[in-house]
Amino acid sequence: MTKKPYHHGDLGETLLIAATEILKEGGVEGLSMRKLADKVGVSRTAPYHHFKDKNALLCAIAETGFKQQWQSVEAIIDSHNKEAKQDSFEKYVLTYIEFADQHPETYDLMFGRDIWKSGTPTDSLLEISKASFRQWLNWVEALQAQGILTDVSSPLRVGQTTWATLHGLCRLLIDGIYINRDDLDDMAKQTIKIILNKSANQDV
Amino acid sequence: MTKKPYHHGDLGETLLIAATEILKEGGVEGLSMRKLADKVGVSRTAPYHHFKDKNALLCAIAETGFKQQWQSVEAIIDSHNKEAKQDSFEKYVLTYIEFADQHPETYDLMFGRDIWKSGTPTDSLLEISKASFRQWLNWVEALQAQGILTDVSSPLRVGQTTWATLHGLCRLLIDGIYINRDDLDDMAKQTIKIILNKSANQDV
DNA sequence: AGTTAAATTTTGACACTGTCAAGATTGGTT
DNA sequence: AACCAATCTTGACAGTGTCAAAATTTAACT
Repeated sequence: MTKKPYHHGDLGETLLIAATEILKEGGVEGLSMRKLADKVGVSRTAPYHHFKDKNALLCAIAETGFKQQWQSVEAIIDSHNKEAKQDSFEKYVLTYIEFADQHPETYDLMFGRDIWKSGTPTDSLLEISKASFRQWLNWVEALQAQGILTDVSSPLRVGQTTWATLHGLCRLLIDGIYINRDDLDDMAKQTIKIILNKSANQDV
Repeated sequence: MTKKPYHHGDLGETLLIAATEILKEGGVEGLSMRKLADKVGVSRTAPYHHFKDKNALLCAIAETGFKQQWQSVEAIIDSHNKEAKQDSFEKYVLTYIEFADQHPETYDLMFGRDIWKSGTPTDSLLEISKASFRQWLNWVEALQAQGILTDVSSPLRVGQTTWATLHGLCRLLIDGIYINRDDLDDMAKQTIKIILNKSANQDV
């Protein structure tokens, strides 16, 4: 089943796994092509036949994050299919935050500067990130139709702002500024309130 | 007036200026200690007598950002002293976004990973960033007292969430993902609405 | 089967990075 | 004039990303 095509046997995949491991331990600044090669047990330049660049490697890791996120959304949408849309929305927000919390390095690659400004996103990364956002917008549109999200603006605009809110919270959490982990739960709830535009002045 | 203390004459300040210049042109990844030294016309290690580290240099730049931001807030609070608090709040949001838009690299240093996770913030940076946040919280508290911001939660909590929202928008803008610059104005307004918790379902 | 072409890996090399240690120079102070 | 501390330079070391050329292994084709 698992083909061992050439010398090593599915390098590339091995590299990806090892890279995420290093990433989790030492952060992005702890990940170097050479150390990665060492860890896997190949020469310094071997990885370059599977990833054009260090940038390409990082893009590949970011891709896995998007795939994971995509599946989360699908799963939630499917499970709560016709009913309790609002609950499913809340669940998604919590899932989203949880992902960022548990895979901060990956999240940082997905939306951070390293790839989107400093580097150049791979074509496939660009594609999946766009698809991911479109998926979000579609859902937003559905939620608007159900009166759960405001429909005073276009789905695009509402999608952008709500997502920005969510993203902002995650970034604070990840970058570790102004927020303690203790505050997280509370802030998540608050954020949901804001997004759902329930007037926080009166109870629900 | 301008003291020329030793050999070069106010290196340190010169370095800061040159560094921000490089930063503006080539981003953080384009700023190296050696290039900086070259640009100023000193030896590679000369900067190390004014900044312990590259990290210390970046912290110093971030500090200038906080100072600037601090002054913005003070100016706005002072000018609209007793009246039109809501207008002043809106103005601040716009000013905040404008700063992030015009000094993205500095903004990134102020709140980004480079310093807060990868590096270690200087004592003085830590101090001014805390003070800056406290200033924000104080204002939030005042706005709560005036009914402009919700007071259902503590100033801390409301300050955190509103700021997260604002920060999220800026990050999207800076990192260049999911947002075109054209959408900026519109999104800023939308963000203000959200923060002020005016139900977007009905006009103001 | 044996030959050829392609895929994969390695070694060597280059330019660049941050930063330390040791020496050289300068300025202000006594 | 002499000293000391601040400032700057030169030399060096360990890393980094990545290219070019050579070596090796596998797949494909006759």
